[in-house]
Amino acid sequence: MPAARAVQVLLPVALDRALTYAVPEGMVVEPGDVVVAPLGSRSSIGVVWDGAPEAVEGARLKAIEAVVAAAPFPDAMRRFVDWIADYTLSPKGQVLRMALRGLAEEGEAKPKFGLRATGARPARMTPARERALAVAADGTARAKPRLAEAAGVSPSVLDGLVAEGALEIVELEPPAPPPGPDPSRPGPTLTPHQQHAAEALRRTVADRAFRVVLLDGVTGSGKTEVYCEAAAEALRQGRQALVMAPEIALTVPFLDRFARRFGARPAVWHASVGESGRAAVRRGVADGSIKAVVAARSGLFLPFRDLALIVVDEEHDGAYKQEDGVAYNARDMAVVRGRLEGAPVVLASATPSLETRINADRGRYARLVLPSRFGERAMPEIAAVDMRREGPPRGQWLAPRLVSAVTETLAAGEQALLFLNRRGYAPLTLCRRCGHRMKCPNCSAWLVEHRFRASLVCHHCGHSGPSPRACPSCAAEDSMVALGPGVERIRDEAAERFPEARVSILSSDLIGGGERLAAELDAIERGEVDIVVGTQMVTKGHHFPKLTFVGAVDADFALGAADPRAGERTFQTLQQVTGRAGRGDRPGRALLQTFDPDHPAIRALVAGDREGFYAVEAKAREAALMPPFGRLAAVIVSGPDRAAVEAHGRALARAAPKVEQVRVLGPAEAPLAMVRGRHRMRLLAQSPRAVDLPGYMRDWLAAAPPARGALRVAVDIDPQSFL
DNA sequence: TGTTTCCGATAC
DNA sequence: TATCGGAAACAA
Repeated sequence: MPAARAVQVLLPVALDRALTYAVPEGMVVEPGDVVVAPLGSRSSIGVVWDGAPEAVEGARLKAIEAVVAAAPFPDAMRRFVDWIADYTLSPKGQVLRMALRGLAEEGEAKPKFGLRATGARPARMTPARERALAVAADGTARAKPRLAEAAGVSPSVLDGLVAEGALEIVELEPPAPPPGPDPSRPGPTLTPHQQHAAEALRRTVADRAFRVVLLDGVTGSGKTEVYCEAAAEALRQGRQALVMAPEIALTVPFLDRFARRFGARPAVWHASVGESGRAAVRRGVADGSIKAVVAARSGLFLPFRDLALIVVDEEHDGAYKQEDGVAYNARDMAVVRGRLEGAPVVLASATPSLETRINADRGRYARLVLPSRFGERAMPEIAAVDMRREGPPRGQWLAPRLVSAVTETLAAGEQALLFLNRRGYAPLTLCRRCGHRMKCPNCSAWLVEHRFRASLVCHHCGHSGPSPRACPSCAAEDSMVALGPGVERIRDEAAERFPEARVSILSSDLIGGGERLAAELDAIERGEVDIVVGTQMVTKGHHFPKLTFVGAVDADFALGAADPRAGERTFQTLQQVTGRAGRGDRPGRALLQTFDPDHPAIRALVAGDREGFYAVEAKAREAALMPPFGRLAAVIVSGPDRAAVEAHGRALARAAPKVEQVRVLGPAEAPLAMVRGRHRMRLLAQSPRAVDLPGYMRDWLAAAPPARGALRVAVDIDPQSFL
């Protein structure tokens, strides 16, 4: 009897290795095939992985149950999953789970039924029946709600007609797939600078080789049009393009820009796309019928069949970081994917992240700079308002200088934007009597008052409850006071200060959802609003032609946090927000209300010195050994025995050839370092015994096993050094 | 003694 | 991650 064949199967559970399964007689499987395999008491979907099957004691080997009729998981994707698991120190199976999203949901397409006229007349005629039959008379089949709406009758009228044989239930044809994007449509007219950049990207795509290009252009320089030409080149070759954007930017206007270029909306992939939509996109991407996808970060795990280009728009955006589960930065992983697919990657931003700039400076990435369309002075004139010296009177939030700037703007018949990165009415509610602060019962964050909804909301977990009349702690009546401003409060103050102005709020939790937001944006664009009070939302898409003044109500919003990237974030956000001011023919103005006018980020904004700011930040980052400077930026070994801890740190440094620098920190410093690294620093092992690391780190630690008393190891690694 | 809850080991 | 089983905790 011949030995049963066996293969490795990776399952989408938190297991770090593939399991060995027997292949039943007559079944043929190749690496990449999607199969169903028994796991414990249940069955799971899985992917046949590379590698020789391990010897498992005969009796324990279970057999694959079935091969799933889905496109096989491409080779590059398998290596991508392996790479990410290795780099992020997560179980392979957990990474696979992300890459299989949309597949599990994929079922048989359920047939849909509709109604069609039979030609028969019902015994009794009514006006409603007349209307229904008149609409149905053309002989086409329609879904019941559609027919009812078209005829202006209730669905039960149609039921009656079915019962009497005047309408029949027929299976509806599945809707024709929407037309694909058409790259041969004429593109927009590009400026010479755009044309030059677009041509460079077109050539890069045509070269069919991995390469990273930073597309660096200020707001309004037309980056989208430029990378769309790169996508057009990919489509002309009959290959696929992936455009990634932060979730919040995936709005209808954003998609419409693609529609205008290509004559069709691209396929969309993000969290709020339903299950059936996901299954359809995944299938289309895998079989090659979908050529262009616009996606949030999770779209990076779609199994493209022939990927020719990845664009990461707004590459500096923090939304690319996934923090829970597998921790990764989709911008970096896009670069990895591009390398594995042999496809170019375009990183686009008006305010590139420091990491990306350094990579460009060092020649790892190419750089294309798009100057503004509007000549030299496109950047608005920015000044700081020192809130310590010229702040508003108590109980108000708009400084006199800012108020007069808004007055002038309105007098000129132009629009003003008041930017505040805080939703709701007030970020903190406390009791005047006993000092009790309203905290979220689930997550210890302050509850934010939303006066319009009359509730207190946790912006962390979504918990929400009514605003209390009496203090929950000391029961004092009417003692609760709102502390600090949110956009709602600024709106109230603006309405009071400028009673004749039309004031509007732009915030992600606008009552009425996406439609209301779109309507609000349109109104602003048409100039029907004088003062816009908005959160970070205002930086995304949409051009406001009449906007000439921007006031940052709290320019220090990020500076208080113990986040080493706070300065960079402040600079980037304020640069983007203030960049919205200005009309085609002249630059706008901006005022930054700050308590720290000497902060490097604020000073750089006022001086318009982007390069100087980045130079200073780069130095600070290098000193802190943060990416992209430290290959292995920090090893933290913490434990009771300081000598053992340091010995292990040194041994680890010797054992790890790719490590440029190692820091050994004592237990007290370890928590600080963990915060510093945030997304890249991971706890590797909690005890020497539990050291079970993937890939390269396992090798390092094998050469330098943790000493007794050395309990923790954390690392911070630049992915570029492992490409 | 039966029942519930928690936690760690395990999955081929 | 999902599940299982053993140990401990609990009620009577």
